[in-house]
Amino acid sequence: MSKNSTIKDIAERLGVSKALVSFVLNGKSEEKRISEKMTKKVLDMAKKMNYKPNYLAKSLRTGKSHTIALIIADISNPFFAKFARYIEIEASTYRYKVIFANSDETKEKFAAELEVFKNRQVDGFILIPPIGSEDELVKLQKEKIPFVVVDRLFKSVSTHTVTINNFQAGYEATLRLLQNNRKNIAIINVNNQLFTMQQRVKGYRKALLQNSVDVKSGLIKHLKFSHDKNSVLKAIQQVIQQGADGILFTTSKLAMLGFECFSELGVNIPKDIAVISFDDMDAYKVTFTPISAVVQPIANMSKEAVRILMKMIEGKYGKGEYENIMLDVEFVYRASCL
Amino acid sequence: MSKNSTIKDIAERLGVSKALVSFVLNGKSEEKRISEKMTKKVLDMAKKMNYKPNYLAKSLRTGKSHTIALIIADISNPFFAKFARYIEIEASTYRYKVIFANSDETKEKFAAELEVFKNRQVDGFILIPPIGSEDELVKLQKEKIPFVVVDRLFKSVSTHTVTINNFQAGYEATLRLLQNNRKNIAIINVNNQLFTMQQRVKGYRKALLQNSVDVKSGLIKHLKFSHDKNSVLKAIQQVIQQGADGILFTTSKLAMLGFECFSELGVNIPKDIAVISFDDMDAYKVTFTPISAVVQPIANMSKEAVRILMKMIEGKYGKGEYENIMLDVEFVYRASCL
DNA sequence: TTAATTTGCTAAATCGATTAAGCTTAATTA
DNA sequence: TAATTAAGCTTAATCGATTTAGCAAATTAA
Repeated sequence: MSKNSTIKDIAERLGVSKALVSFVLNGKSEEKRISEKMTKKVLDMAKKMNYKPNYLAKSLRTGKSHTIALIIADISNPFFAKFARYIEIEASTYRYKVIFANSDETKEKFAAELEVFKNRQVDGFILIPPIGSEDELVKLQKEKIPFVVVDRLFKSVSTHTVTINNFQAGYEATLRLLQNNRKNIAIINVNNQLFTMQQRVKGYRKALLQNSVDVKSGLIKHLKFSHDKNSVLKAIQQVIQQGADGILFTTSKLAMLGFECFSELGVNIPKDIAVISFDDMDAYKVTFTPISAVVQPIANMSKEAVRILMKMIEGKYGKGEYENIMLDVEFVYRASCL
Repeated sequence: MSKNSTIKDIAERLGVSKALVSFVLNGKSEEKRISEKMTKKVLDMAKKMNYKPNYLAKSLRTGKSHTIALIIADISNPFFAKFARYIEIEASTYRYKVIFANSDETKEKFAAELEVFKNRQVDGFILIPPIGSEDELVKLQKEKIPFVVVDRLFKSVSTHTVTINNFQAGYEATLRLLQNNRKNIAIINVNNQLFTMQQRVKGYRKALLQNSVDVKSGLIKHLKFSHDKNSVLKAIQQVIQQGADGILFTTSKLAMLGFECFSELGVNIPKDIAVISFDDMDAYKVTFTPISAVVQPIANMSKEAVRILMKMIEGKYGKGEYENIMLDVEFVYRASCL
């Protein structure tokens, strides 16, 4: 590594002090009353020597790493990948870099990644915490480390959050299925310990009750995070047995697995069963039947999350003052439930 | 931030030197002849004071940041997201963290991201460089910064590379289409300035020629990176006009857009046109017709890439000694071309 | 003419680690 | 008993920046 030039090098070449060089390079010439002539000399020399600041040194001294960490469940899941993408875009507008890790939706990995990133002195976190990570969030708060929770919400701990209106989304999606003359609407859900997911189901219930449709427990299926095609298949078979003519999938991962099952079972969408899925996928336009979806405003969520985090890093929130942004979703209706 | 305890704090509490504490905490007690008793005392105190090393300081001093940077085109593209996922997994086995950025397939952004990461003293790069970034690669080499190029290959500059056998993949995919009795096989391609893509087309040509099928230039379509549905639509309409009964898409993004077009055009897959796509997607199992695909061994590619990069970081390659790993692809044949 | 102020710059501490070199004792050897 | 060697630590420099406090010369004010 052909040794980068440092402030010291520049100072020596110019026969001035390191402080002066540092002031100039940080645009503090005016403030520090460095003469224009000297300012120019330093700037020219810096350019000539191809000076690049060492951010490690800078960060060590200032205590700011200009890096935020993003912990999601799994970047290879398109829903999370989109978050990563938009958060990177937003962060870059603040000249921040993003470092990421996957929790695989386990609180152990989540806690471990938090530790690692704390040691690396990230300035803050954007988190999609797995079930049961309340303690970790409380710990972060005690340590006064800035963070924003996205997509989820933990009732027992107040934090900054950016979520969608899951209740409303579940409610409206179910209404749409009702409008399609479906009488036996099932909901296939996952990670129901998450408030986010509970709200989706709550919205579903409200839509049914409001329309005088009985809520049948046999039509409500909760799967574990570690679900595979088989568990989805079982759930689908069971709700079909109960006479389901409509299904609301609360995640696209569930839905994608579900579609495989439909093909295998010879179920026709939407004739036999109308379908709506949370999270719009590119795939939904080209599935055997195009799929209707609840579209989460991921770009906007990312924008809000980064905005709040930056404000937090700058210490601009009072103690106990938290923003809880709740955004509306949109819907795209395709042949699976027009 | 409740001020983390430092080595200095531990040393003071124990009335010993910082050096001693550092030695113990780095497991060098034996080597540095620190007594067992003292070692235990330090370890206990570190635990008691909840000591967490400051990696910025560590990195500044040692010149190793234990971070690698990954620059891809776009993390929200599932193909790249998978790379990110696997590279993170592999890096973590070496206790390395991954920091990433999207180039959007432009060499300007690519160069800018490289700069930023260099300033942040990453230990090395895993790169999927956009068209025309040879100069940047050469620059990295001059600066002796470790990097590995993945998925692509630039003939004018020798580097470590991990790619698939694109020629073979294009060849075999085309063969399969021929075996399906397709006589007018089209190839819809993108970014043809990339060697990777050229090889896929070359494989396609060879398969045709070997089977005495004329290569018709009207059946070969090259799109620009910034392609949208319209450009794909145009390409599809043109090859259909030329009597195409089979299409090989050289990326899944092209294919996904293509499938939308097929629906709109009322083209039946595989009756009218047989289809194979590079890169297997989750979606391909649930498309109107399940899609056959060239499956890239992304996990393996990531493994090799990280292995090489680590070896490079440890300085274990001789000057001008480069590994060029070329992995075989697999195929999954579904109804679109059985 | 002297004191006060301003201008333009420097010295040195600091961030939190690592590490080469050296300094006391105690133990061993001659 | 004196000279070596080893054991067990410590000192201080260093990585590459930032930043507080202060100094000398030039300028202005009284």
